[in-house]
Amino acid sequence: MDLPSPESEVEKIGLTVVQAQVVEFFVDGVRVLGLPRSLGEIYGLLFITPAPLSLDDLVRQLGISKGSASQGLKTLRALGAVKESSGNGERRTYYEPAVELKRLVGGFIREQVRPHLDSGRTKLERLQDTASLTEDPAEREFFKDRIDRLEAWMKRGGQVLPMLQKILGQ
Amino acid sequence: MDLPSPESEVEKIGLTVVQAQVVEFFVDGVRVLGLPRSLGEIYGLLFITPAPLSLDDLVRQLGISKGSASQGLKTLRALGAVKESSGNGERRTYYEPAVELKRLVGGFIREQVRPHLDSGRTKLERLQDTASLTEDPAEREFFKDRIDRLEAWMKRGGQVLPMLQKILGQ
DNA sequence: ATCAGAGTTCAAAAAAACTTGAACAAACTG
DNA sequence: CAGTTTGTTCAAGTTTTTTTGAACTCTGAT
Repeated sequence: MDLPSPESEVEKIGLTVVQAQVVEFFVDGVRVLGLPRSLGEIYGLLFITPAPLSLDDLVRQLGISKGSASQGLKTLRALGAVKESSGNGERRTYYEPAVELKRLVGGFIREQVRPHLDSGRTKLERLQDTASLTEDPAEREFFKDRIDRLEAWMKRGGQVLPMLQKILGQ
Repeated sequence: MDLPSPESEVEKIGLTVVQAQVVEFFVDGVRVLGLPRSLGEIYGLLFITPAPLSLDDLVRQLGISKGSASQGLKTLRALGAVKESSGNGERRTYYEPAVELKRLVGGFIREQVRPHLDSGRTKLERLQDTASLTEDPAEREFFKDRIDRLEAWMKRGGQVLPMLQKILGQ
């Protein structure tokens, strides 16, 4: 049992006021990144809890379903945002957050940004081909110019991401 | 009427195959940024059309509602992603796309990123206050450390955005 | 082998986000 | 003015995304 502090305001069980607020902070955060609420809740709670937590801990403390917790942890693992806490010879696995900004940004870029950039580049190549079939010369030139511009944007993006990671990785 | 080219595949009226594909390209693009489909359609069509277009042109060619078009243009204006095409003494307003990456990224940062960063910083300040009321000293220190880390993340973010704009603005 | 605990999967339910369309406002026109 | 055209607003409808929960798999223990 905890200190008998006056935490109400949220119906998440067993969280201190501070913890609940940090969880909300991350919920807002992941929403900006276009990720589901549950991810923010899970990462947020791991982030603001001193000890590693198991899937069941998350289910109990956040009041979310086992399915959500499982799926959320899966995504967080893919993003490299959580680590399985090793050591203890337990059966169940416990999780800790990765707290280095570098790692988090790196994972996000690798999983969520790069794939889109790459598929975009591929699509643009095919688009150039389609555009080259345009009959009217003026129209064809216009299309070509615009698609060139898109390719330039993509290229810039591809250049900026590594810089970003470098800047943030300190 | 247009060239009698074999454009099927999409039910958007009056678009060439290339135009339809570019529109789809932007639809995917804005989705990544967490913006609604209609924004991508509108910006995409403006981007791949040689002449400025009116709201009604967009409604007709994209097959979207007047409400969507109006709301979409409003957002694009706020993002600085479209310009009202001046000149002609017309009644209705025509729109052209802003095509400089610098401008687009700048608008996105200003409208979609900065506000969240700023409100995040404010929330963290309040959080430090709440955390300082924690009874247990070890817990209090843990909270403080973690919130300090969040503040560091936010600060980094605030530093990186201008660099980003600078790198992209060339 | 059988059982129990831990975790995953996925169809259906719930919630969130987006779009529509009709009513409204504003601005020009005759 | 009264009529027409252009554009906005927002409640209701639709679509998309997320969450739930029950059935299932896997692993280890007895």
